Amino acid sequence: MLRFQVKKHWMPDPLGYGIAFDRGLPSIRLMIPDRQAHKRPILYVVTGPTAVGKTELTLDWAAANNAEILSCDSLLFYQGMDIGTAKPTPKERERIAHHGIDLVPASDSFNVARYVEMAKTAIDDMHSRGKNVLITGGSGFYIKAFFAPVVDPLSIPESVENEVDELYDCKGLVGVVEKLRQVSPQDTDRIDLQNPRRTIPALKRCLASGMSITQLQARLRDAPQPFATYPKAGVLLLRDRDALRNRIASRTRAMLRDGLVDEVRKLRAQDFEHNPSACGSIGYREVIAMLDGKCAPEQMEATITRHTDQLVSKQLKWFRTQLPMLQPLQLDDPGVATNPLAALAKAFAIGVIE
RNA sequence: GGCUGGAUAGCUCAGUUGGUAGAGCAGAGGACUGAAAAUCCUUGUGUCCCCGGUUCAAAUCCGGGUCUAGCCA
Repeated sequence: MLRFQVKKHWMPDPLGYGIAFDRGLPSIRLMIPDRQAHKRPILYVVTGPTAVGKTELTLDWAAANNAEILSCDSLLFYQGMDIGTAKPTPKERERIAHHGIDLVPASDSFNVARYVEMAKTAIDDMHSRGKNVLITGGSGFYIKAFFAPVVDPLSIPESVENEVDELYDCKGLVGVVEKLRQVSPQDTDRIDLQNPRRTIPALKRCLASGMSITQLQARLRDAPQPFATYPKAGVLLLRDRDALRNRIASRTRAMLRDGLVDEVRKLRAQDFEHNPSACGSIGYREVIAMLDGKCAPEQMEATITRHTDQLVSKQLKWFRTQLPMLQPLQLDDPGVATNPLAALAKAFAIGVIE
């Protein structure tokens, strides 16, 4: 038999459901007068450059806050890419349930649109089980999806896909740009015409929608944000560059010691080279080059480390220019280093975005 | 010790018949609609190893020196 009781003093209700748990007995909040009433629970988001220490801190936070983790990393979807991506270990995943990891074979490519759909499902699932949601990872474009629309809901017909791909194969970038000028005259300055990764999809979207680039851009800007109904608390973890460099160097060494080369051999046998995002990622591409004799084995570790350092620069630029709403948390600060969990809680409190 | 190369941007190197230098990488900044650990754009004054010579003019030709790589003793 369930016993309900009305609490005299309401504890903060992290899920916003109006149900707070007290010694295992559910209590019902009869009326919910505050403005949070119709709001859904907060999505807690933690990002930061690679090797900053996201995994350790977020696992502790999740354990202390009845949360599960939704990965926001563009490589952790891929099965078998464990060592080189610093994927949470089986032990860590046993401690805290993770979502968004090992979703597809490494030979299949995933993308941000599929990620958003997966994330919606995972979030609903966690909430339905009374869990808090902690989103963490270093893929800036994917993190942005929690704060702004990042993809058009448009579906592109196969015929359009083929038409544009063929055009690019035959006439190259010039052909694509020429067609783009016909389809969307006057506003081709709104797109990087020298970048095939921008022009090809843009042309596909124009052809599929019948709209110009300007119209499509305006529509995306005004599109409903996929997680609009949730308040978000976003924190950006940071460290001094030198500290980060040292952590990266020792992590790279550890990856090689732990069998990164064997991991690459296995993945190659599973055709992961069909997926450019997978086989071109840092750690993997350098090992492939070494195995193919294109890179001296004694150079490999230093190359991986350097490329990872470059990734940090790129990530920091993205965070700076695209995600200014995040609350920065400098992990090297003495006050933070002594109690990072408390510092994170504080940063979340400051960083709530309705 | 002898012979032959080499010495130019932080690194690897181009530099045409002499007209005071430019690529790639690295670094810095920027962009970003289904590959984002991806992709693209912008950004280059440096004792051209040193000293002397030839010349209107030398990174470039000549002589000497220093360092360096390889070969021969």
